[in-house]
Amino acid sequence: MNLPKSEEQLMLVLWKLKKAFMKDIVEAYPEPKPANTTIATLLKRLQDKKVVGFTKYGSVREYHPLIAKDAYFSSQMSGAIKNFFNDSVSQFASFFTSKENLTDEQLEELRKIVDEQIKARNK
Amino acid sequence: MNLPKSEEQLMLVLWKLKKAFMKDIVEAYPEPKPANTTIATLLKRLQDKKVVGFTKYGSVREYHPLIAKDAYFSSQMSGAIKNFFNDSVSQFASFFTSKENLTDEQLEELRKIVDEQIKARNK
DNA sequence: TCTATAATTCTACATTTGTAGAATAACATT
DNA sequence: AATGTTATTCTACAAATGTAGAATTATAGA
Repeated sequence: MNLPKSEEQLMLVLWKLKKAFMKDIVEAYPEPKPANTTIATLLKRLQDKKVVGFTKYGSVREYHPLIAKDAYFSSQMSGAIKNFFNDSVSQFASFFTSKENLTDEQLEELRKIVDEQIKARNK
Repeated sequence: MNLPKSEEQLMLVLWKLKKAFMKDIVEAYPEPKPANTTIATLLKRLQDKKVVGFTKYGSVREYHPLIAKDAYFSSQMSGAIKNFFNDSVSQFASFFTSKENLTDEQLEELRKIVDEQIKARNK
């Protein structure tokens, strides 16, 4: 599942809201907000793609994501790692730690995170 | 700089070859290879976008990337991190270690990499 | 009940992307 | 010089994407 930028943008809003009525989405949209109908079109396309669903309250629809942000992002990452680092996670990690301009603190934090993960697994 | 899939594919080939004549690119393309002219079109578009350049040897062109794979990928990552993890690298790292399905070995390796990075900095 | 407001669907259209045939150019070899 | 081969450009076109007006429907309040 690879969404175009504009739809991804809408999903970011919806993931943040978790569920929302049209007006909530419009409201939460970052500036510059596109025309109302533009958002509606995207919403429609996302429904067609089964990425967004809704619950009807009377005749009002409350929209919600049908795919989790984590899952979506994870699959994006996997794709990227496969292509750019010929499927080597460690090659990616290496790139990430050395090229992503991490501060010393972030690097320490990363170590902490990794350590915790390792600890959690060995338990 | 955000390239469409098909152009990204060509770039992956070119990054791997570092520099190449048309025939090298065609040859290196993963199956199923698109028509020759399709590759030529993409190459053209990439030249228009200043992403690919060439050196003329007589009337033969040897193509080469004008942007580094690292730089390209790095900017992709930054974008993703900004959008999906509201700019928090550690939030990203945390997600990565816990959700990316790393094996124990990969996790250990990651720790090693991070450690080395830290050591390298303190030097 | 009428009407302003909000939501939804339809229609539209320019741009970008994916894909490739036709035409042309340049070269390497008879 | 004639010809097969390779590269390049042009042209084309369908599908996807970005954007939004017009029309329609539902709803809540006057």
